[in-house]
Amino acid sequence: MSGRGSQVIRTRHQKLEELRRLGIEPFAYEYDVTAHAAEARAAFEAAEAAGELVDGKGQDVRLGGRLVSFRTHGKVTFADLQDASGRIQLYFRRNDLGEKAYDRLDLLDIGDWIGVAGHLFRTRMGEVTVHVTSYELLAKSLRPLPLGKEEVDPETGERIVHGGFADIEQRYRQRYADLAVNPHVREVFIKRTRIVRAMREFLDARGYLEVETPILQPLYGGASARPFITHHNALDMPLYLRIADELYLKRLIVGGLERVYEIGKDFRNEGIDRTHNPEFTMLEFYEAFADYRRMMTVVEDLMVHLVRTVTGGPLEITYQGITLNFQPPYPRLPYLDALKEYGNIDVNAMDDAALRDAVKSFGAEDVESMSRPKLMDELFKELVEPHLQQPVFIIDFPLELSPLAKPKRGAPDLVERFELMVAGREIANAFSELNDPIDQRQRFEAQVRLREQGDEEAQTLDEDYIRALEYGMPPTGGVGIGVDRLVMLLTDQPSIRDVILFPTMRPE
RNA sequence: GGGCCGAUAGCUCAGCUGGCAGAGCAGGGGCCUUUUAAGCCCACGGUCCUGGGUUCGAGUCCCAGUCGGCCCA
Repeated sequence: MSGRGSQVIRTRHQKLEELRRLGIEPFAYEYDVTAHAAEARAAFEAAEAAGELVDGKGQDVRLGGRLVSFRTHGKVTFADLQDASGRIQLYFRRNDLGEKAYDRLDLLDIGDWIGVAGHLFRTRMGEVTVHVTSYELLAKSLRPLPLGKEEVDPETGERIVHGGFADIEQRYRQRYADLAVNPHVREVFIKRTRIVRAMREFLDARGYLEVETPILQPLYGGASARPFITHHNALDMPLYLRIADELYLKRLIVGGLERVYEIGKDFRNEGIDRTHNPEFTMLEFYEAFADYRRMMTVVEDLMVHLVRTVTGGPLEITYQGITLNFQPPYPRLPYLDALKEYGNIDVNAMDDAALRDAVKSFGAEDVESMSRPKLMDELFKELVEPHLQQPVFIIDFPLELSPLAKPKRGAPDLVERFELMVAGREIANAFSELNDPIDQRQRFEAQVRLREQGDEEAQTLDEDYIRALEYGMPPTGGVGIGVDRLVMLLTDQPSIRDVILFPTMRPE
């Protein structure tokens, strides 16, 4: 709270002054920690099981962490300390600490960082606890954390949190507090890091080179989206934040790097909802001499590796109550067949007007100006995607929707492209990359015409990229994977904001 | 962009047809040397999201706005 400040905050400031008056520095410089809470507990239990304890007294430890609860009983006090590994109970006794140090516990608050030294023991109630013989304040907390009280259900053994930090808006705005008080939130982000690390392991092991390409680009491309625009002062020119890495990574294939990948932020200037954040993380990888069919098997192998990373072995996960099985091979379902099967849309039997009527029937906007492929895309999103729960490759998309993909062998209106769909969402998007510079120029020109007709998401003509293709790009398979959405899937989170540490928000 | 819902103590929430703004937890003062949502007693704590309006009287009703959530586009 601003202004006069709350009673709680005022009290903490008073304690801070009192500490300074006593010559105690409330913001320490270091503490020599010998273990984490979880290690200390495990070590005690091992010693106990081996019968090594004398008078029930365990190892000496020095722990650092945050005070998360406090129970005073006159001349004895219990507290809980939380560090990165979890929580452990602390036991302070006046006789052991001395009167002065014991009384100064009054100057501590929940949320303070402290260091404690003492030995481990097990209480009458059976809890492994640190019998504290000395403690130090490491950092005073001047603002109360929204910590709830925890209870363990005696029947199920589950932790029940009373009160706590539930306001969704404040949890996103103050992620530091969310992380500090909600262990399951910490778990999600730890898993996210493991998943991204597993992606690197997988690609590194297959000889892919991790690279970094420009985020600030003079032209943006590689996807259909509106960009963020910024300005370079010294060059006095506009620059765009990238919407995709694609065109730069393929330039590296031209350069002979053969297998490259990048994991990085892309930026798209569009709405925010459960599956869209303006900045998001994308994995793209490209492999020379491969076509989209080969890339499907790479994606299957990658998914197996990632699912196993999360589950520890099994290939089934639950997403929002639905069990998903990632055992390959995943079905290959042609785009037009999917439209027919799930949407009852037989594209070959319907003229543009019939398609347009079908799109209108579910109330889309700007239907009159849509091209035939755009209409098909609308129908696909509306009628087909919700049915695609179990992993499936949708293959062979209409050419106009895919200006960077190679025409399908034997079907020139289609391209060799697949999307891996899971839980009704696109997880991966991939092509046999278009490496014919003459065809690529024509595709760009078609995009420019669409742009001139008002399609703000149509791509721009990138002359330098054409020049690169003119030098010669080998046949190449490329894949893009939205990392945030994949992490949502693998951590069973309903919103992209639950897997981004600091999601984009309007200012308070 | 549209619809619905929400915003009240530091936190989690209640507050009916308009009538003195509440509870639990946290925080403060007591008692308590193995407790664990510790317990018992006492006192304290409010820009009811913001701005208008209706009314004798608004947390409550009306209008506009801010921020957020869900659904739709």
